[in-house]
Amino acid sequence: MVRTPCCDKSGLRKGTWTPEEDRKLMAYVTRYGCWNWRQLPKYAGLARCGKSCRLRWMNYLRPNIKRGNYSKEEEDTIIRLHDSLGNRWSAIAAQLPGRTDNEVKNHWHTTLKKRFKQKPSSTADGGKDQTNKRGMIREKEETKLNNISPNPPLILESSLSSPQPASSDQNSAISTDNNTVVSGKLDSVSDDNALFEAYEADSGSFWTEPFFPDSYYMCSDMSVPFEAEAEAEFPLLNGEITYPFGFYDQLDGFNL
DNA sequence: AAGGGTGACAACCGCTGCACC
DNA sequence: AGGTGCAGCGGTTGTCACCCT
Repeated sequence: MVRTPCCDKSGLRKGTWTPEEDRKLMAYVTRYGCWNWRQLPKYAGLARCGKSCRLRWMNYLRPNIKRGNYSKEEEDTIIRLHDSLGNRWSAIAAQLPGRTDNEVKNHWHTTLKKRFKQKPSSTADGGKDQTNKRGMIREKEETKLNNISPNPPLILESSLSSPQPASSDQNSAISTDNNTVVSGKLDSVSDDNALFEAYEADSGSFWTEPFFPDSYYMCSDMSVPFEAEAEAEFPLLNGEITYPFGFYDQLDGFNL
């Protein structure tokens, strides 16, 4: 299977993200959703590969990420789940609201593993024999089940203007995400302000409120059907995105 | 104060499964 | 059925701050 390289070796930035890059990414994803990670950096005006953008968003910029010290309960949960699931970090992280797989993995390697070694378990490599090499099939099934939320999170303007009729799970996810993007038409500055106010209101304290399910911002399901529409819908400029006056100022309040 | 060691975290890399054609 | 493009995953590496000598 031939794959296109994830990063164009020429001209794409690597390494630590700058606050400006964070602002651009956050502004774009907040406004348009993540309709296609590969294409996103181009439209967001970022000299990064899509993979890098996705990782940055998922692990750092996404709302409701819980940062800082792990509670005893969280550590116990990690240890217990690792014992049963093995290195399936995404599955473990799914049980820890606000924690990302990367964060859980790092915490395990830097802290918990040592503790774990001191009291080894017969299933220390646990779970690896319960699934295939990557455990992905089972994980997908679990994810699909977990993503069926009885209370779909509110998103951006779509939640402000015209609530969509509820539909069954998959379609619901798509229509919700579509609304996120469709509603991203450049309307007015006041709408943008409203967007952010509503955004903050909906998600409570941006960085500290409990975590919504991963489907919250996972718009990948709609990438294929929606890409063409997105292209048509938004005159997304020649590799550069601009935002209404004051939009970045709205972001400056965030502790990036 | 300097610099070496270490830990914690951010980010990259390569692989995989899935969807689509 | 097989090729392709994509998102997502886990392993690994890079970077930086802090601590100790």
